[in-house]
Amino acid sequence: MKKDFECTQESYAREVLREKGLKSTAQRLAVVHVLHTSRKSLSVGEIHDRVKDMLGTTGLATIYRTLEMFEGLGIVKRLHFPDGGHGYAFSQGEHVHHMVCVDCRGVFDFPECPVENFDYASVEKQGFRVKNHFIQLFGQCVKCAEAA
Amino acid sequence: MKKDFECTQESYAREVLREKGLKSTAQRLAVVHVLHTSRKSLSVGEIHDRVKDMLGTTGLATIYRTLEMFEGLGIVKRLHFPDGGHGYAFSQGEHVHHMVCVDCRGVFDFPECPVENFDYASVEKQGFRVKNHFIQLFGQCVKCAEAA
DNA sequence: TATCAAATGAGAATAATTTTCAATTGGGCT
DNA sequence: AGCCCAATTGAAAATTATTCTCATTTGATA
Ligand SMILES: [Mn+2]
Ligand SMILES: [Mn+2]
Ligand SMILES: [Zn+2]
Ligand SMILES: [Zn+2]
Repeated sequence: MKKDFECTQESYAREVLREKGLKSTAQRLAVVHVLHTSRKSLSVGEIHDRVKDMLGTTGLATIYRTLEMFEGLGIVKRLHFPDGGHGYAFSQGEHVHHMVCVDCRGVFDFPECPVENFDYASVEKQGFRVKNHFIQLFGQCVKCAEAA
Repeated sequence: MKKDFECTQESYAREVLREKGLKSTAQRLAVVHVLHTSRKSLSVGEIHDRVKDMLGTTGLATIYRTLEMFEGLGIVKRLHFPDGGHGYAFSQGEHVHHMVCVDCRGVFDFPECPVENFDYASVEKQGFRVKNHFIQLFGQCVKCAEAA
Protein backbone atom coordinates (compact mmCIF):
# COMPACT_ATOMS: atom_id res chain seq x y z
CA MET A 1 0.00 0.00 0.00
CA LYS A 2 1.04 3.57 -0.60
CA LYS A 3 1.65 5.63 2.47
CA ASP A 4 0.63 9.23 1.92
CA PHE A 5 0.26 9.27 5.65
CA GLU A 6 2.49 7.69 8.22
CA CYS A 7 3.39 8.84 11.65
CA THR A 8 4.11 7.57 15.11
CA GLN A 9 0.49 6.51 15.60
CA GLU A 10 0.48 4.37 12.48
CA SER A 11 3.84 2.85 13.37
CA TYR A 12 2.55 2.19 16.85
CA ALA A 13 -0.47 0.38 15.45
CA ARG A 14 1.69 -1.64 13.06
CA GLU A 15 3.82 -2.64 15.99
CA VAL A 16 0.92 -3.77 18.14
CA LEU A 17 -0.57 -5.68 15.25
CA ARG A 18 2.68 -7.41 14.36
CA GLU A 19 3.26 -8.44 17.97
CA LYS A 20 -0.13 -10.13 17.95
CA GLY A 21 0.45 -11.78 14.60
CA LEU A 22 -2.25 -9.67 12.99
CA LYS A 23 -2.01 -8.15 9.56
CA SER A 24 -1.42 -4.45 9.00
CA THR A 25 -3.95 -3.96 6.27
CA ALA A 26 -4.62 -0.72 4.45
CA GLN A 27 -8.07 -0.61 6.03
CA ARG A 28 -6.76 -0.95 9.56
CA LEU A 29 -4.11 1.68 9.12
CA ALA A 30 -6.64 3.99 7.52
CA VAL A 31 -8.86 3.67 10.58
CA VAL A 32 -5.91 4.61 12.77
CA HIS A 33 -5.11 7.56 10.57
CA VAL A 34 -8.68 8.80 10.50
CA LEU A 35 -9.03 8.56 14.25
CA HIS A 36 -5.80 10.11 15.30
CA THR A 37 -6.15 13.05 12.94
CA SER A 38 -9.56 13.88 14.29
CA ARG A 39 -9.94 16.12 17.33
CA LYS A 40 -13.47 14.91 17.79
CA SER A 41 -14.65 11.39 18.41
CA LEU A 42 -16.18 9.75 15.36
CA SER A 43 -19.14 7.50 14.89
CA VAL A 44 -18.80 4.24 13.00
CA GLY A 45 -20.47 5.84 9.99
CA GLU A 46 -18.14 8.82 10.03
CA ILE A 47 -15.12 6.57 10.22
CA HIS A 48 -16.47 4.48 7.35
CA ASP A 49 -16.99 7.57 5.20
CA ARG A 50 -13.50 8.90 5.83
CA VAL A 51 -11.85 5.55 5.22
CA LYS A 52 -13.74 5.29 1.95
CA ASP A 53 -12.39 8.73 1.02
CA MET A 54 -8.90 7.38 1.55
CA LEU A 55 -9.15 3.92 0.05
CA GLY A 56 -12.14 3.97 -2.23
CA THR A 57 -14.51 1.10 -1.56
CA THR A 58 -14.45 -0.29 1.96
CA GLY A 59 -16.95 -2.54 3.68
CA LEU A 60 -18.79 -1.28 6.72
CA ALA A 61 -18.35 -4.67 8.40
CA THR A 62 -14.61 -4.20 8.20
CA ILE A 63 -14.91 -0.96 10.13
CA TYR A 64 -16.88 -2.70 12.85
CA ARG A 65 -14.44 -5.59 12.94
CA THR A 66 -11.48 -3.25 13.10
CA LEU A 67 -12.90 -1.06 15.85
CA GLU A 68 -13.77 -4.02 18.02
CA MET A 69 -10.32 -5.46 17.57
CA PHE A 70 -8.60 -2.13 18.19
CA GLU A 71 -10.59 -1.59 21.33
CA GLY A 72 -9.36 -4.91 22.61
CA LEU A 73 -5.81 -3.94 21.73
CA GLY A 74 -6.14 -0.61 23.50
CA ILE A 75 -5.68 1.34 20.30
CA VAL A 76 -9.09 2.96 20.36
CA LYS A 77 -11.53 3.88 23.09
CA ARG A 78 -15.26 3.71 22.71
CA LEU A 79 -17.13 6.65 24.19
CA HIS A 80 -20.76 6.76 25.26
CA PHE A 81 -22.96 9.79 24.77
CA PRO A 82 -26.08 10.84 26.62
CA ASP A 83 -28.16 10.52 23.47
CA GLY A 84 -27.26 6.84 23.39
CA GLY A 85 -24.79 7.14 20.55
CA HIS A 86 -21.21 5.98 20.54
CA GLY A 87 -18.02 7.56 19.39
CA TYR A 88 -14.50 6.26 18.90
CA ALA A 89 -11.26 8.00 19.72
CA PHE A 90 -7.64 7.12 19.22
CA SER A 91 -5.98 5.97 22.40
CA GLN A 92 -2.37 4.97 22.61
CA GLY A 93 -2.65 2.11 25.02
CA GLU A 94 -1.68 3.92 28.20
CA HIS A 95 -4.26 4.22 30.90
CA VAL A 96 -6.00 7.42 29.94
CA HIS A 97 -9.51 8.71 30.33
CA HIS A 98 -11.31 11.25 28.21
CA MET A 99 -13.30 14.40 28.46
CA VAL A 100 -15.83 14.92 25.73
CA CYS A 101 -17.51 18.12 24.69
CA VAL A 102 -21.24 17.49 24.72
CA ASP A 103 -21.70 20.01 21.91
CA CYS A 104 -19.08 19.08 19.31
CA ARG A 105 -18.08 15.66 20.65
CA GLY A 106 -14.52 16.86 20.77
CA VAL A 107 -12.20 14.60 22.74
CA PHE A 108 -9.54 15.65 25.20
CA ASP A 109 -7.20 13.37 27.04
CA PHE A 110 -7.39 13.29 30.76
CA PRO A 111 -4.15 11.61 31.80
CA GLU A 112 -4.45 11.81 35.57
CA CYS A 113 -6.63 8.93 36.67
CA PRO A 114 -9.01 10.11 39.40
CA VAL A 115 -9.25 6.64 40.92
CA GLU A 116 -5.55 5.88 40.58
CA ASN A 117 -5.05 5.25 44.26
CA PHE A 118 -8.62 5.22 45.38
CA ASP A 119 -9.42 3.02 48.32
CA TYR A 120 -11.98 0.40 47.38
CA ALA A 121 -11.74 -1.20 50.82
CA SER A 122 -15.18 -0.12 51.96
CA VAL A 123 -16.82 -1.83 49.07
CA GLU A 124 -14.49 -4.74 48.51
CA LYS A 125 -15.22 -5.85 52.04
CA GLN A 126 -18.65 -6.72 50.68
CA GLY A 127 -16.88 -9.15 48.44
CA PHE A 128 -16.88 -7.30 45.15
CA ARG A 129 -13.46 -7.27 43.52
CA VAL A 130 -12.85 -4.24 41.34
CA LYS A 131 -10.81 -5.10 38.26
CA ASN A 132 -10.98 -2.04 36.08
CA HIS A 133 -13.02 1.04 35.46
CA PHE A 134 -14.44 3.34 32.89
CA ILE A 135 -14.49 7.09 33.38
CA GLN A 136 -15.76 9.72 31.02
CA LEU A 137 -16.02 13.41 31.78
CA PHE A 138 -18.62 15.57 30.09
CA GLY A 139 -18.40 19.27 29.56
CA GLN A 140 -17.82 22.02 27.08
CA CYS A 141 -14.70 22.85 25.13
CA VAL A 142 -13.44 26.40 24.72
CA LYS A 143 -14.77 26.87 21.22
CA CYS A 144 -18.24 25.61 22.02
CA ALA A 145 -18.38 27.65 25.21
CA GLU A 146 -17.58 30.81 23.24
CA ALA A 147 -20.02 29.95 20.47
CA ALA A 148 -22.81 29.45 23.00
CA MET B 1 -54.34 0.04 38.97
CA LYS B 2 -53.97 -2.67 41.56
CA LYS B 3 -50.91 -2.51 43.71
CA ASP B 4 -49.70 -5.97 44.56
CA PHE B 5 -46.38 -4.30 44.99
CA GLU B 6 -45.64 -0.98 46.55
CA CYS B 7 -42.69 0.20 48.54
CA THR B 8 -40.47 3.16 49.10
CA GLN B 9 -39.04 2.96 45.60
CA GLU B 10 -42.46 3.05 43.98
CA SER B 11 -43.56 5.91 46.22
CA TYR B 12 -40.36 7.73 45.41
CA ALA B 13 -41.02 7.35 41.70
CA ARG B 14 -44.64 8.50 42.10
CA GLU B 15 -43.35 11.54 43.94
CA VAL B 16 -40.82 12.47 41.28
CA LEU B 17 -43.38 11.98 38.55
CA ARG B 18 -46.01 14.05 40.30
CA GLU B 19 -43.55 16.88 40.91
CA LYS B 20 -42.89 17.02 37.19
CA GLY B 21 -46.56 16.81 36.28
CA LEU B 22 -46.08 13.38 34.75
CA LYS B 23 -48.52 10.52 35.13
CA SER B 24 -47.87 7.54 37.37
CA THR B 25 -49.01 4.85 35.00
CA ALA B 26 -49.09 1.15 35.73
CA GLN B 27 -46.37 0.64 33.13
CA ARG B 28 -44.04 3.18 34.69
CA LEU B 29 -44.48 1.81 38.18
CA ALA B 30 -43.97 -1.70 36.89
CA VAL B 31 -40.66 -0.69 35.38
CA VAL B 32 -39.61 0.75 38.71
CA HIS B 33 -40.68 -2.42 40.48
CA VAL B 34 -38.90 -4.69 38.06
CA LEU B 35 -35.69 -2.71 38.29
CA HIS B 36 -35.48 -2.23 42.01
CA THR B 37 -36.27 -5.86 42.76
CA SER B 38 -33.47 -7.05 40.50
CA ARG B 39 -29.96 -7.38 41.84
CA LYS B 40 -28.63 -7.45 38.30
CA SER B 41 -28.95 -4.82 35.66
CA LEU B 42 -31.51 -5.62 33.00
CA SER B 43 -31.59 -5.14 29.27
CA VAL B 44 -34.52 -3.43 27.60
CA GLY B 45 -35.81 -6.80 26.46
CA GLU B 46 -35.59 -8.31 29.93
CA ILE B 47 -37.44 -5.36 31.40
CA HIS B 48 -40.09 -5.67 28.73
CA ASP B 49 -40.57 -9.36 29.45
CA ARG B 50 -40.90 -8.85 33.18
CA VAL B 51 -43.30 -5.97 32.81
CA LYS B 52 -45.41 -8.08 30.50
CA ASP B 53 -45.47 -10.77 33.18
CA MET B 54 -46.87 -8.21 35.58
CA LEU B 55 -49.31 -6.36 33.38
CA GLY B 56 -50.05 -8.60 30.49
CA THR B 57 -49.65 -6.80 27.18
CA THR B 58 -47.21 -3.92 27.16
CA GLY B 59 -45.64 -2.17 24.22
CA LEU B 60 -41.90 -2.26 23.79
CA ALA B 61 -41.91 1.37 22.77
CA THR B 62 -43.34 2.23 26.16
CA ILE B 63 -40.39 0.58 27.85
CA TYR B 64 -37.98 2.61 25.76
CA ARG B 65 -39.92 5.79 26.43
CA THR B 66 -40.07 5.08 30.13
CA LEU B 67 -36.39 4.26 30.48
CA GLU B 68 -35.33 7.38 28.63
CA MET B 69 -37.57 9.50 30.78
CA PHE B 70 -36.47 7.81 34.00
CA GLU B 71 -32.86 8.29 33.13
CA GLY B 72 -33.49 11.99 32.73
CA LEU B 73 -35.26 12.05 36.08
CA GLY B 74 -32.40 10.20 37.75
CA ILE B 75 -34.58 7.22 38.57
CA VAL B 76 -32.59 4.77 36.51
CA LYS B 77 -29.00 4.59 35.37
CA ARG B 78 -27.92 3.18 32.05
CA LEU B 79 -24.85 0.98 32.20
CA HIS B 80 -22.50 0.14 29.37
CA PHE B 81 -20.93 -3.27 28.95
CA PRO B 82 -17.75 -4.29 27.16
CA ASP B 83 -19.73 -6.38 24.69
CA GLY B 84 -21.49 -3.22 23.58
CA GLY B 85 -24.75 -4.01 25.31
CA HIS B 86 -26.59 -1.81 27.74
CA GLY B 87 -28.22 -2.50 31.06
CA TYR B 88 -30.48 -0.47 33.31
CA ALA B 89 -30.41 -0.28 37.07
CA PHE B 90 -32.57 1.46 39.61
CA SER B 91 -30.97 4.58 41.01
CA GLN B 92 -32.58 6.76 43.60
CA GLY B 93 -31.56 10.13 42.34
CA GLU B 94 -28.60 10.77 44.59
CA HIS B 95 -25.20 10.96 43.00
CA VAL B 96 -24.15 7.34 42.98
CA HIS B 97 -21.94 5.26 40.72
CA HIS B 98 -22.09 1.55 40.13
CA MET B 99 -19.93 -1.49 40.12
CA VAL B 100 -21.03 -4.21 37.75
CA CYS B 101 -20.07 -7.84 37.78
CA VAL B 102 -18.75 -8.70 34.34
CA ASP B 103 -20.01 -12.26 34.73
CA CYS B 104 -23.60 -11.92 35.98
CA ARG B 105 -24.13 -8.22 35.33
CA GLY B 106 -25.00 -7.80 38.97
CA VAL B 107 -25.10 -4.19 40.11
CA PHE B 108 -23.72 -2.76 43.31
CA ASP B 109 -23.95 0.80 44.47
CA PHE B 110 -20.77 2.69 44.93
CA PRO B 111 -21.83 5.71 46.97
CA GLU B 112 -18.48 7.40 47.48
CA CYS B 113 -17.75 9.41 44.36
CA PRO B 114 -14.08 9.03 43.43
CA VAL B 115 -14.00 12.41 41.73
CA GLU B 116 -16.05 14.16 44.39
CA ASN B 117 -13.40 16.72 45.18
CA PHE B 118 -11.02 16.01 42.36
CA ASP B 119 -9.04 18.95 41.10
CA TYR B 120 -9.75 19.58 37.45
CA ALA B 121 -7.55 22.67 37.44
CA SER B 122 -4.81 21.15 35.32
CA VAL B 123 -7.21 20.38 32.54
CA GLU B 124 -9.66 23.22 32.90
CA LYS B 125 -6.83 25.62 32.35
CA GLN B 126 -6.88 24.36 28.77
CA GLY B 127 -10.36 25.74 28.59
CA PHE B 128 -12.43 22.62 28.99
CA ARG B 129 -15.17 23.01 31.55
CA VAL B 130 -16.14 19.77 33.23
CA LYS B 131 -19.85 19.59 33.96
CA ASN B 132 -20.47 16.03 35.00
CA HIS B 133 -19.05 12.59 34.74
CA PHE B 134 -19.80 8.94 34.26
CA ILE B 135 -18.00 6.27 36.22
CA GLN B 136 -18.51 2.56 36.09
CA LEU B 137 -16.42 0.00 37.91
CA PHE B 138 -16.01 -3.49 36.52
CA GLY B 139 -15.19 -6.58 38.49
CA GLN B 140 -16.51 -9.75 39.95
CA CYS B 141 -19.10 -10.28 42.66
CA VAL B 142 -18.64 -12.80 45.45
CA LYS B 143 -20.87 -15.44 43.95
CA CYS B 144 -19.26 -15.31 40.53
CA ALA B 145 -15.78 -15.28 42.04
CA GLU B 146 -16.59 -18.47 43.95
CA ALA B 147 -18.24 -20.10 40.95
CA ALA B 148 -15.19 -19.41 38.81
C1' DT C 1 -68.42 11.42 36.73
C1' DA C 2 -67.05 14.24 32.53
C1' DT C 3 -63.06 16.05 30.39
C1' DC C 4 -58.85 16.05 27.83
C1' DA C 5 -53.96 16.21 27.52
C1' DA C 6 -50.78 12.70 28.36
C1' DA C 7 -49.58 8.12 27.58
C1' DT C 8 -49.91 3.69 25.39
C1' DG C 9 -49.90 -0.30 21.86
C1' DA C 10 -49.21 -2.15 17.47
C1' DG C 11 -46.77 -2.25 13.81
C1' DA C 12 -44.16 0.11 10.32
C1' DA C 13 -39.95 2.35 9.58
C1' DT C 14 -35.06 3.28 10.66
C1' DA C 15 -30.76 2.58 12.37
C1' DA C 16 -27.19 -0.32 14.25
C1' DT C 17 -24.68 -4.46 14.24
C1' DT C 18 -23.57 -9.22 12.92
C1' DT C 19 -23.24 -13.10 9.87
C1' DT C 20 -22.09 -15.58 5.62
C1' DC C 21 -19.23 -16.89 2.22
C1' DA C 22 -16.74 -16.28 -2.04
C1' DA C 23 -12.92 -13.41 -3.52
C1' DT C 24 -8.74 -10.89 -2.18
C1' DT C 25 -4.35 -10.01 0.03
C1' DG C 26 -0.40 -9.50 3.48
C1' DG C 27 3.60 -11.56 4.87
C1' DG C 28 6.53 -15.55 5.22
C1' DC C 29 9.27 -18.58 2.33
C1' DT C 30 11.60 -19.84 -1.42
C1' DA D 1 10.09 -11.62 -7.67
C1' DG D 2 6.73 -15.30 -7.46
C1' DC D 3 4.12 -18.92 -4.57
C1' DC D 4 1.30 -20.12 -0.84
C1' DC D 5 -2.36 -19.93 2.35
C1' DA D 6 -4.42 -18.41 6.46
C1' DA D 7 -6.13 -14.03 7.55
C1' DT D 8 -8.93 -10.47 5.96
C1' DT D 9 -12.22 -8.20 3.22
C1' DG D 10 -16.64 -6.75 0.60
C1' DA D 11 -21.30 -7.23 -0.41
C1' DA D 12 -25.59 -8.44 0.83
C1' DA D 13 -28.58 -10.73 3.78
C1' DA D 14 -29.96 -11.38 8.39
C1' DT D 15 -30.41 -9.85 13.09
C1' DT D 16 -31.04 -6.82 16.59
C1' DA D 17 -31.87 -2.27 18.46
C1' DT D 18 -34.41 1.89 18.47
C1' DT D 19 -37.69 5.33 16.88
C1' DC D 20 -41.92 6.91 14.74
C1' DT D 21 -46.93 7.24 13.65
C1' DC D 22 -51.38 7.49 14.85
C1' DA D 23 -55.69 5.63 16.58
C1' DT D 24 -57.15 4.32 21.16
C1' DT D 25 -56.88 4.37 26.15
C1' DT D 26 -56.27 6.35 30.68
C1' DG D 27 -54.69 9.19 34.80
C1' DA D 28 -55.53 13.22 37.10
C1' DT D 29 -58.22 17.20 37.89
C1' DA D 30 -62.46 19.60 38.57
MN1 LIG E 1 -8.49 5.30 35.53
MN1 LIG F 1 -23.02 2.61 25.39
ZN1 LIG G 1 -16.90 21.46 21.70
ZN1 LIG H 1 -21.59 -11.77 39.47
